Amino acid sequence: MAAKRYGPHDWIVAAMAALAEGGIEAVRIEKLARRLNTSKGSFYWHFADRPALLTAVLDFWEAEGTSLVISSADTIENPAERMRAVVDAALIATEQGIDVARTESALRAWAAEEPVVAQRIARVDERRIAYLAEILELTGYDSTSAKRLGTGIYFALLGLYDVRRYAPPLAVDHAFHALVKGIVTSAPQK
Amino acid sequence: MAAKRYGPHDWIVAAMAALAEGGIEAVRIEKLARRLNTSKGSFYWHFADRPALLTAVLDFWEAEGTSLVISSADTIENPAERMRAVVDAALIATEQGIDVARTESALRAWAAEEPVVAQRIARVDERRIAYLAEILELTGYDSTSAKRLGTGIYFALLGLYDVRRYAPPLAVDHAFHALVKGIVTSAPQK
DNA sequence: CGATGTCCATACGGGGCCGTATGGATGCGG
DNA sequence: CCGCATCCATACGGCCCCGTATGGACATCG
Repeated sequence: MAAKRYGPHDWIVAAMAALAEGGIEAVRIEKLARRLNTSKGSFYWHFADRPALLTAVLDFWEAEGTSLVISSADTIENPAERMRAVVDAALIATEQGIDVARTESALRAWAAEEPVVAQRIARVDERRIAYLAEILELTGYDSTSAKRLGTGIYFALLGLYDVRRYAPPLAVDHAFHALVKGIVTSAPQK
Repeated sequence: MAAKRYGPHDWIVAAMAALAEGGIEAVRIEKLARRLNTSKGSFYWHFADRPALLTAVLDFWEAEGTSLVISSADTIENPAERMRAVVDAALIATEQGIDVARTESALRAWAAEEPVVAQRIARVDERRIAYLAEILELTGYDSTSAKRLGTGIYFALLGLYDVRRYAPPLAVDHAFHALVKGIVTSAPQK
């Protein structure tokens, strides 16, 4: 059967796909090997063990998925439009063939059981929240309110990601947009 | 050793605890038996198999956890105060000794992999969202906006539950309160 | 007291997965 | 052609869990 050749990157991508589909519990070496039409021997050549793969997955996600959303809207001056761009970017369905919402959601379910994972995800969350707060400050909120509302908006995004996984009909983007728009437009005039 | 006696309810409670702690994957019959200091023989006397237990867990959650939040605030007239009461109720840490946030969050991670579970949870979500929308309508929003904002607030609640599980310091209730307050106070005057 | 029903402990076979050991295949420099 | 390194397939032992089979403890009742 052709027996293609696979490097570490292929295993990571396959693991990301499995993670998005079935959570971290679905990332099984023998399962991935079957899906890639290869064998465990290949895997254990490239990785020490399963934790090594999972760490690589986290690295990959942190490198690929973090900067994109933030950097894409950095050129927009008007804070309301900039917020809109960030929100739109966060709501896109897939990124490099990977389902963003399912990945983010599965990642956090994983984090609930692995403190090391929790720490790394929390760091990313902090950066994202800070970025949202930064934009909100530009719309007129004071620092404290901006931080709180940015956090609240981020909560809503994570919740939306969750619901998208198990009940897509309920996960209407419009609800999230309405929430953000309400926050932005009712900012105090400075 | 004593070798206590256990009925189905004890197994369900133990399963709920395990679910909150380690997700649905942590609900293992032999694990629960060890924790209860009994054996699988007891379990398989009361339940047909593992799916039967999980179904019973869902039934238990739906019966216990759903009505409480909603019915507690039904007597309050003022919509803003009523919303506040509902939010406060949703943010309490534990309920009957069970960690609400962890349970809700774990339940949704489970739902992502089990369509049957997803359906049942989605039904509960719909009821809760409708209730939030109902209150928002009383504050002056039109039906459409109320539905959207209610959904958005519910997303934020779910996100808060998630973050509570893996990064408690980031899961500040104040952020959620600020979000809701902002929505309520900026309602159109009718 | 014997019979019957309830409830539980233990042993067993089976499956899925992990990580290792080992040998084969392939390519490349000498 | 030979030696060596890279990469992969397969087999194995071990662990954990499932569900079943079987027998024992205990109470109740005729």
